[in-house]
Amino acid sequence: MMEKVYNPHSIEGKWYSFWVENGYFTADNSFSGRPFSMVIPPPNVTGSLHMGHALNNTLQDILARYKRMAGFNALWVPGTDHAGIATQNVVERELAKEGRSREELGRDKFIERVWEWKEHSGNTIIEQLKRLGCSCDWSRQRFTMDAGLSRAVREVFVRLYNEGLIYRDNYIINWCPRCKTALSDLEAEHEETQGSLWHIRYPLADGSGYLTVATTRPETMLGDTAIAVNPSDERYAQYVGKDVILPIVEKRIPVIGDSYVDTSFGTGVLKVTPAHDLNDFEIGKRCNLEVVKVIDDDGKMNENAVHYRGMDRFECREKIVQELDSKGLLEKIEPYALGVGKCYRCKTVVEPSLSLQWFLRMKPLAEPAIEAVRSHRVRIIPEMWEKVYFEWMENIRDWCISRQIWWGHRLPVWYCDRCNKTYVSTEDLTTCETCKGALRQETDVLDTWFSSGLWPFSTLGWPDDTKDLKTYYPTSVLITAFDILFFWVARMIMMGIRFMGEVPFSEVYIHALVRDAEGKKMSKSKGNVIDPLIIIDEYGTDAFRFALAMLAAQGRDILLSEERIEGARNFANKIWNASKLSLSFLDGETAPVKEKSSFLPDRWIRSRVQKVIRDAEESIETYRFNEAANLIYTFIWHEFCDWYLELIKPNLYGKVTAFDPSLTKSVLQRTLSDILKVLHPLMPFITEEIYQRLPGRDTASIMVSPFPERDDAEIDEESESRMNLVMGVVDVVRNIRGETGIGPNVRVEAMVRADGQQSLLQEYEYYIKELAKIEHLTFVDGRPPEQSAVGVYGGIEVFVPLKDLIDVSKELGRIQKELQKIEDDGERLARKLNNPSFREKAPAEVIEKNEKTYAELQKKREKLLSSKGLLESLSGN
RNA sequence: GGGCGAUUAGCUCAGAUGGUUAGAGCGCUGGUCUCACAUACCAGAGGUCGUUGGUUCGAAUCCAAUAUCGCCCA
Repeated sequence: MMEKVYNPHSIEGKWYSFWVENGYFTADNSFSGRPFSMVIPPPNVTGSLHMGHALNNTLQDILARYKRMAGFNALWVPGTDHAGIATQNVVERELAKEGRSREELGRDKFIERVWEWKEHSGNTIIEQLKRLGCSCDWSRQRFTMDAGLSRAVREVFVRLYNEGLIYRDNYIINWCPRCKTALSDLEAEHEETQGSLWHIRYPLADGSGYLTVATTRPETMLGDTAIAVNPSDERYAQYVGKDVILPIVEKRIPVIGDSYVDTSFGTGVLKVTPAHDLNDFEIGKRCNLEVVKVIDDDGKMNENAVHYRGMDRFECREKIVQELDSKGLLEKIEPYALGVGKCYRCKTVVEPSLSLQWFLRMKPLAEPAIEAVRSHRVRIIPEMWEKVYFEWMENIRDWCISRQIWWGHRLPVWYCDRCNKTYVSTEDLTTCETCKGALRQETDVLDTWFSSGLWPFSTLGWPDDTKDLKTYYPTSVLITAFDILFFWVARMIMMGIRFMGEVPFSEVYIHALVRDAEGKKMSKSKGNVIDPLIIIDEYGTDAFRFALAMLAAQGRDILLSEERIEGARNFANKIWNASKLSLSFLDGETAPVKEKSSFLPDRWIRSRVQKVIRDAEESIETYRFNEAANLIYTFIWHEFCDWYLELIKPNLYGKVTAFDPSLTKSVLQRTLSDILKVLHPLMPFITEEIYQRLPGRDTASIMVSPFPERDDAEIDEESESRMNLVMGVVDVVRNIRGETGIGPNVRVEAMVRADGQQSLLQEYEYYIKELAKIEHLTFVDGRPPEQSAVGVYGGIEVFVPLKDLIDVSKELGRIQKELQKIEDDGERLARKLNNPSFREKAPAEVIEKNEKTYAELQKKREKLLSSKGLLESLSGN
């Protein structure tokens, strides 16, 4: 016996274990079905499931389950990312609680500690994905620091190095003084900040005055090695070649001309600090300027900062401004908004700093990757993101891949201190070939995203030539959010093409971000985070997934609120109860009947379900998950439940015997089965639970059952339109009842002038009477009954005599209102139809359609008018 | 500064390739505990699609300008 209310908690765990135990998630690389493969965007091992993950993985699971049912050889590879900086930070915080530091522990011990931590807490998110119902192939779960994936990393590094694409150089990089590592350009997030523009006077060395520079970062002036003006700037041309005295440091630096200088910015005079600004560095290179670093790796001023040595960079800024002011060198301070780069892991303001780092040359990798997208070998959906991709790829800069942290893939680089030779190798090296000296491995590790870039093939076994690679690479689709389009997607495309000779996936579906009900990004600091697991606990996984799917419109952020999830929970309950009723009707009957039912609702529901299945398939295949969800929702609730189940009750309760109930039961069985299957990718648990109770099911689990096949023979337009007529008549009566305030328990009289449809309505008279709560339904031919409310559907007039009940003026108002609308619409249509150019240029079918609509409107209008006249004469108006 | 996106009922959003009498959910109003479901049923009110021009026989849907909001890159 099924409970009255669907209770998700009693079944979810059970079915998930059932699926896993039966190996339904495990892909078989020798299975003959057409491959469908996907790799999960690996969540950080440090992570726990947030709304972004929930959405991302729900969509992937919908697709995976759908493809599996559609007969594909489906593989969904799961795994986690070692997340270098983030993980290191977490473990360092743990150590700090014990009053220790990683330096104290030493590198090896520290890494050991991280592994311990990973074994212990790193599975949290995986377990959470299981709660979400994800049908990942857990037998193929990977971790970016696995031996196999690490080997792939080394292989790639060595090849790129040997091809001259990886190099080591001094360059301006983003330095995070808190994480004490270099960051890539992407890892520095620019945030608009209110700052100041300080105008500082640099006295001319010859004592003839001064030049004023404007800067947002006065503390870096200690490292100035020139000031620059635009050579075309007439205001300053005369000063080029002269020297100024750098205040505070009191040293002579030249005034140079460089066309980079923007004459309209500040004073048009630029201070040049090659060690702490990228553009200044470039100017410095062009003009052979000295490079003076003044900020050290801790963000403190160094020995070049004269008496500010050891001071924090921001404190130094204030002190320098004070000193300049006291010396009369501070001309003015303007408020100024500027973009400040912050570390994407710890939000510390990054310091652009000259540093010896490893870089990957991107241009040669980017070009084929641009081409791949341009030629649509990789299709980015929605297409809008292609532009974003091109924009970034076409202006790509070399990638700083070395990090000064400990947790990650250590660069496979060895140095010989004796003869200064550098070795790059996939195998560990110990002694120098040339001088036999001891080798020392590079201490830097690679950017985490370096290994993630290899994910689509490293997870499948590369560099070995595996069966999985042969079967599943290139993968079919990648589903992700746009925030890692550059970090991850672009790099996978580049790496995939470079090392596999083929794009890593043929489609990328970019979904939206999940925000709170007010449209704000969810964040811990804002306190507006909705924890997916709490939602799952409260509403059940299926309701949660379905709500996400319903909201997942392309190209639009998702505003998630509990009301939406509540709606989805109600839907789950609706399905539960509809199934409960259906199953009670089926009562263990299994034999599907081939014979076609003559019962109109049977034909109608089969036709409708066929269309819904097709539409749902198309929607899922084109990543319009919200469309699929809405389609199924409307069908189940408002067609299957509201109409079909109500209509078959008389037959199955034995109130009507004109139709063979066994045929109806067969239709019900098949339709319920189809509904469960089409819904299964979205709501896996409830559909399995009900499927298991369904007599005549064809497989041991719904997840391995075939997706309902299309059967064009069941598409039945005629039955659909006949059914529309029946429903239309019921609607008209219900409308009159509702509008005139007749309670649901009062049966009314009704008369129908059926306009040639009488036999159909007579055939289904019993059902119409039931659904519209009609006591007697009579068919009239000639004059309409007096004192009636009237309604029109198609060519059919329905009269409900109301006698004393009727409030004539109210009824007149109702008719008048409907007439008004019909007349407005009719007028608009008439204008269109009377327009000669419309008749001339519009396609015939459009004209025909409009004419038909117009005729219908006119017919309805006439009928309403005559009723109106009748009522008016009655009321004596 | 460059680029992109959004603007449709009270709220949150759907509305491929222009041809619908513009839809849904929630909320709201009125009526019902009707033998699957009150996490329900029935009925109803409520938008002319940010603004202004344009293209077209025809525009929420295409173009341009404009306003507001948001995002990305510098």
